[in-house]
Formats: sequence, structure tokens, C-alpha cells
Amino acid sequence: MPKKPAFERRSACPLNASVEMLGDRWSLLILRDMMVRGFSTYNEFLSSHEKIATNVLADRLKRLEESGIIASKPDPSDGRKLIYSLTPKGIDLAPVLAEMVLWAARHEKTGNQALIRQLKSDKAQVITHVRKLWAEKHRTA
Amino acid sequence: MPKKPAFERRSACPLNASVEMLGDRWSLLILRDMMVRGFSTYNEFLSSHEKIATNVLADRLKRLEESGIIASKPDPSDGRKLIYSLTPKGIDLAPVLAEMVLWAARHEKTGNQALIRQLKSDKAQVITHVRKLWAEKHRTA
DNA sequence: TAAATCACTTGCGGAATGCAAGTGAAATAT
DNA sequence: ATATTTCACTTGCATTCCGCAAGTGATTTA
Repeated sequence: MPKKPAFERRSACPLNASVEMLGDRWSLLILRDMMVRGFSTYNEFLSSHEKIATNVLADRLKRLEESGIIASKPDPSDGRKLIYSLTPKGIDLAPVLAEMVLWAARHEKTGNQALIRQLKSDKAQVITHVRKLWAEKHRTA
Repeated sequence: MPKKPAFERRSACPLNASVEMLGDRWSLLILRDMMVRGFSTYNEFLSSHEKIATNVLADRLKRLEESGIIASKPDPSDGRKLIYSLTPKGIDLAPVLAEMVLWAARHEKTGNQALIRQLKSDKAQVITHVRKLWAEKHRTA
């Protein structure tokens, strides 16, 4: 018998797939912290300015991992810690994040003007930078 | 006295602003229906394959309008109908939607291969097309 | 050996969601 | 003119999700 999928999407639309994986108030912020701030542990994510609740953070990390967007492995130098990292699928979200940042910067009053200036002047280069950064992390990790 | 803002963002981060306006399971799908399917009324949105609940749809339309992403006006030829349209701010979300569609298409099994092929071959042109379509709608509306 | 730190889990009240049914105004059919 | 249908919503209710505070067990540091 053919194996049934573990869950059903509401539709086959690719945008719906994205929304089901990322459409909530926290997932993209966690990915932002990984991409632009280089965060990789539970406590680092907790320290972010938006103050995610501990149970919600645990849940989002689990979901992102189940979606194949991030991966986790124990820290070899500290058995209590887990190191979360972006998978290639997660790194591939850089253009989505970049466009969302640029859109908000265009239409809302926001901070982080440094990043915005960088994105405006060369979006492609910023994205390449994220890719390189995480390629290195994977090698040394 | 300086007027207090009607609500507070969790942070000044531009990505957080985007997530607060669009980070839920329905808002982006409504915008997709407007952009790629040309939908403009409550019943059209209801007819979408993902089956949004009526109260949630009413709430999301209200929020999107409050955020300045869409606008509404009564249909001159039918007093019961409201016609929803994308504002320039809303049209400006086309690159965000495009990147989300491309990401999902790259990493998930999805439908709507026609749109994906179009986006892959010329993303900029598809976005220009959306702009032109809605510029016309605004003129004739 | 005791205290801190790590990544969580649990319990609880309130908010958001999904579903079914209802509402009132305007349009259409008879 | 009246009845029915269509339109954009509201309302009520059960379930799920969320934020917050507190606790847990494993590991590490003092």
C-alpha cells in the first residue's frame, strides 16, 4: 500500500505550503536571528528583543526541524547545549526574508537602517554572504 | 502633546513589522488571490480552495485595510457588494509572494507549475505584470 | 558537593480559530 | 408587490493556541 503522508496541506498551492510552514508570528524571526545575528542556541533565541515564550520557542524549533528548515545537534563542548543550524532549505529562505525587510522598510517606520542600506545597494551580495557564512558553519561544526 | 501610536510593535525590526502585518495563516493567501487570480470580493475569497472561515476572512480584510495594504469601496453597480483592491503598498508585496512561491516550489511538491515556470523564467516581468494589472483596475474602478 | 545553567515542560487564564447558524440590506424572480 | 436569493458580514460555541510563571532533570561550574 502507498504510505499516506503524515499530514495534509490545505491545498497544493506553493504559497500555501510556505504559509503553512512559516505563517505565524515567530518562525521567521527565529530564522532572522540565525541568518543575520548568527544565533544557534535556545537561550540566544530567548534573548531576542521580541521576547518569545519558552514553550512557543520549543514548539517552533521542533516544527522548523520537522520541516527540514533547521537541524540540531548536541554541542560537543557542552552536553547541555543543542546547536541549531540552518539547512540548505533554510538558507534558501534568505531572499524571502530580504524582500520582507525591504517591503517593511519602504512602507513603515523601522529600525536597522544599516541592514536596509546594505540590502538596497546590493541584495544579491547580502544573500550570498549569508550562504557563505553558513557554508562555513557547517564545515567547522 | 505628541499623539501616541494606536498600537505598539514588539520591536523596531523591519522583519518584525512585516510579520506582525502578514504573519498568519491567511493574509498572504488573500493577497495571492487578489494578485494572481484577480479576486476582489468577499465571496470570491471565500470560494478559494483553502476554505477560510467567514469570521476570519472578515477580520483579515479589516486588518489588511487598517494596515493600508488593501482598500475597499462599494460596487457602484451592486449596492450589496464591496470591492476590495490592492493599494500601492499591497502591490509592493509582489516580490515577497514571488520569493515564497519560488522557495516552496524548490523544496516541496506543489502544484501551479505554470506560475512557477513563469516566475523562474522572468520574475521581474511577472511582478511588472501585476503592477500594470492593478494600475489599470484603479483607473477603471 | 552545592549552586548555576542549559533546554526544555507544565499549568493556567485569555485570545484566536474553525464551524454552523443567523442577520439585515439589496437585488432578482415571480 | 411579494418572495426568494444573494451579499457581506455577525454571533455562539467548542477547540486550539498563546503568553506568562513556575518547575524539571541533566550537565557544568564554583
